[in-house]
Parts: sequence; C-alpha cells; structure tokens
Amino acid sequence: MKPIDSDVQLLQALADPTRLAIVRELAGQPEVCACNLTDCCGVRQPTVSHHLKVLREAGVVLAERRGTWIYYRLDPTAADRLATVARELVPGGLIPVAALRERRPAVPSAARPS
Amino acid sequence: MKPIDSDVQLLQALADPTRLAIVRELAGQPEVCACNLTDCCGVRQPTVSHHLKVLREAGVVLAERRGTWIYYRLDPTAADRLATVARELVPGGLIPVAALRERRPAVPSAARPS
DNA sequence: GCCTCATATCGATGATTGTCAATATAGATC
DNA sequence: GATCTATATTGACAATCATCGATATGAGGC
Repeated sequence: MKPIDSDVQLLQALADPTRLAIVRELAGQPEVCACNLTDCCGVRQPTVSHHLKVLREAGVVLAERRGTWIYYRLDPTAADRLATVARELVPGGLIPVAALRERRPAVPSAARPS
Repeated sequence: MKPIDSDVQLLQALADPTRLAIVRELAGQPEVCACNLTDCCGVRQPTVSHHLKVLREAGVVLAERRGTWIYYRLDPTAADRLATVARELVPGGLIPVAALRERRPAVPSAARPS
C-alpha cells in the first residue's frame, strides 16, 4: 500500500477512454443519474460502477443518493487541480524572473552535461 | 490497434509517477540531457528511454540530438492542451448562455431520470 | 414480511504496463 | 577500420487494470 501522489491519482483517473467519456457526459449538465451513464459508454453496469468509484476516490466527481437513484456531478475543485498541473508544464514557468533578462543561447549546454 | 483519443494519450503519458517526475525535472530548466534524467527517478536507463518515448509520442516533450547526447525539453503546446482538458472539467462550463439566466433548482431532476 | 429495481461488490480472465538485463544502434574519436 | 559512450530496442517477467457475469446490498412500495 504505497501512498499515491495526489496529482498522479487525478491524472490516472482521467487517463481512460471510458472514464473521460463519463466526465465529459457530466460536464454537459448539472448532474446525471448513474443509471443514465450505463448506456453512454458502451460498457456494462458493473464497469460503470467501478469507474465511478475510481473517479470518486480521485476527487473528480461527487455522488448524492436520492431515493433509489444516485446522482453524480463534477467536483468543482477538479478543474483547478488539473489546471495547476497544466501550469507546471509551461516551459520556463519556474524560471526565476532574473534569468529572463539574459538572452538564452539557441544551443545551450553543448559541452558535456553535468 | 484501435486509434487512441489524443487527450487520453496526453493524460496517460502524464499519469505515471516516473514520467511526471521527468516532466517536473524538465519544467525547472530549459533543457536536460537524457543522461541526467537517469538518476533523478530511481530507474535504470532503458526504463527512462522507454518513458521518454511515451512522452515524445504523446507530444509532451521534444528531443534534439547534439553529438552523442540527446537533450529533452517540454513541448510548448503540452501545457495548453492540458489546460483545455482542465477547462472541460469546469462544472457548467459547457452550459449555453441562455440557461444561465434561469435559476437552477437546488435539487434538480428529483423525478425518475430519463 | 416480500418483491422490484438501482447500485455496489466479488471473482475470474485477458490485456496492458512498468521494469529490468541483455543487446543493438548511432555518433565521436582515434 | 576499431573503440568508447549515450541512447534505443528487444524479450521476459510480475503487477496492474478494464471488463464481465454472478451475486450482494440497499431503498421504496406493497
């Protein structure tokens, strides 16, 4: 049971065609009954239930039971967390401001790397 | 060989602890020699090479050979593509403007789902 | 209580994946 | 040519995962 990086867990949850289809289905409307998610992805009910559990544990979706049915919606914090990861991918995003003043050579560190 | 959704491929590439560590290493500096990525992740050289291939094919990193060494850097378009996925996760982000004028009930669709 | 329906869990199975040692390839230098 | 070094590829293995049918759980209505 090694603990999993929270960002990796978020990315892993989204990195599956079926789960991303579920998420996109949820993005279009305020909430969706789980019973309506069974059809949209071409997989059976136990599979949908499994994927919804993964998405829940990763903090991507929220579930609310009302009577017999369970309604799912996107967790409002998920978009922000993914956007933060996206910001990490901006090249030079972590370079200190001072370094931006000097011209970066077109072919840097051509010598033997450290 | 079914074709893979481009967004899923991007997410899959990032959804691994080792690959995310490589990406974060690349985020801190303009470019990194592949030989310097072998140490930072606690895996052997063939494993790093394999992960770099996955990241290359997903459009996350760019490679440039200079002599014996190959320098890797983040693909400038990767951040935007991930940010676009993040924007899809904003609840109600795809709701047409007209729908925003009417008050959304606190507990919608309490009746039998369609 | 019983019955029905929606959802979750279990157990099995085939597919995919991360990792490694061994080997191959490509470039530089002699 | 030969040799050295950096990187890629191959082949194998264990582990993880997505999917399913069967079954269990939980809630409403009778």
